[in-house]
Amino acid sequence: MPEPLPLRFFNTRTRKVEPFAPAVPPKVTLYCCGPTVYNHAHIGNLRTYVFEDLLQRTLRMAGYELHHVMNITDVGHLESDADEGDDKMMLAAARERKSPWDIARFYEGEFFRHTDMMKIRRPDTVCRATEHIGQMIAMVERLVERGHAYAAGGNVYFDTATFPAYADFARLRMDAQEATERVDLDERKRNPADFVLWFSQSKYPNQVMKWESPWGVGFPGWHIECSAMATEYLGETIDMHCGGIDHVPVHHTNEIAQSEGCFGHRWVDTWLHGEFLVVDDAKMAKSSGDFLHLDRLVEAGYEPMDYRYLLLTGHYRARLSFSFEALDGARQSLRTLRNLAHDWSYAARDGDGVRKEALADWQERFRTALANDLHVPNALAVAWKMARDGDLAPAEKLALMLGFDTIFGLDLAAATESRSLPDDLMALIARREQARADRDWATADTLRDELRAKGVAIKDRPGGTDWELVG
RNA sequence: GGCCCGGUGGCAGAGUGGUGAUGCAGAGGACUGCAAAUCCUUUCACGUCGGUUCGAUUCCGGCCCGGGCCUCCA
Repeated sequence: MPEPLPLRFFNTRTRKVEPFAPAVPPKVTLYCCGPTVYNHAHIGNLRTYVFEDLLQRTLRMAGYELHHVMNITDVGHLESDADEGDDKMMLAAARERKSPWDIARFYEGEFFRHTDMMKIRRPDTVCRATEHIGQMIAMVERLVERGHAYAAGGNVYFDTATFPAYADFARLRMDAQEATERVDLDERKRNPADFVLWFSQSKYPNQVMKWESPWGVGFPGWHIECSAMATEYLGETIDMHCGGIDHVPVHHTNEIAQSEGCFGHRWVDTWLHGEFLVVDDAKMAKSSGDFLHLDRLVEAGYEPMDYRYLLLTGHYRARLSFSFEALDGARQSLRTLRNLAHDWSYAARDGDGVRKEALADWQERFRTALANDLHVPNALAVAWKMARDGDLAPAEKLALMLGFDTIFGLDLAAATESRSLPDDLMALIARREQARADRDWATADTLRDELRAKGVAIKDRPGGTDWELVG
């Protein structure tokens, strides 16, 4: 087994780009924070999952044996009757007379429908919070035993005063935060930063998702699920943990506190966080109720791959501006890439060989870009330069591009596949080909018009006649 | 209020103390029976005011503008 390719990543924990060194190579344990399934994933959410998909593909390409785990948050702020809440989706749920369980299952399905459309590989393990309540309770018990948690008024809280490193990860200034605390003061907390591990005194009186616990019937806090499930599937030390940039100050800070408080040692080696997709210079706001999700792009005539291409053009640690103008540009770029792949596959039919040494240099440039903190935009630039390199044969370009596409995930192979039409239409195409061979242009053009009327656009490619269905 | 990040050509987006990102769009050309596709060439940039420097888009400072976090959030 060859040594895995050396990779470097920006580690949020150290705020530095550093060599990636899993504890037990070539194995890598990766935990990614998954969706809270009470609404559709918007396209900003999808950006994060595409980032994690690119990471996952890169790790495998580099030769690592990956165990990729993602949670489904199907418990938390789901209440049966949201009359007094301001969550529009909960109102919608009430209107549709669905239980929180139904809502969660429905949107979980929607989530995977969208990620499948985006060609995001499903994690090796997907775990639901509601199916790991026991592990969460066990972890909370362990935290209580170790003195990191206390019960008060029916709830259990993490005692941040017992974890001096609490502010380190997010580089928080606790004094400044206390001074401007705007949250409803919970008198049961010893410190404002303390957070709930287990609720039995919910602020939602109509909570229908609840379980027995040593502290009363209730439900888990909002952070414990990730710690408990990551431990369940990956053990008490994890190589890599990812999520959206917004998770740094609260969710991941709390995960670290409870996990390291529980285990007494470092929990995660490398943390990667994806930046936001922004629209009009502002982040996508789920609460606005009018956010964009993938179906809306499809309804507007775009393919999911158009959006995936757009995401490839930006580095994961930089904000990316979404606009339909930018999406149009991505769509054009992707079309060209597909046309190129298509033409190469035609030209390569004659069977010209592939010089492995000619490929090696481009593969090296491509891998170097990815190894540098997952620099997909540069990898994409390498792909374009390769595409326009005059020294490569079509078969070589095709081999390289399809290899690159194992990372990009644009499904370019589909552009090289031969397809079929109903026999009568194929016969028309054949007749036109004969007419062209006979230099009978009038007949050829008539047949083309006829095909066009039937929704088939003819394109005479360098390697032969191609067609595509049009509206 | 506190903390933090960013401002690159029409758009998206890399990068660097002194030559080229890349893609889309625009312009011109080539090829093509026509159409499509592809190829080639090419215009356009570094928020602003100072400083450091032989030289700054790149380093430093002020300012302006935009954004994020401090509360669930990808």
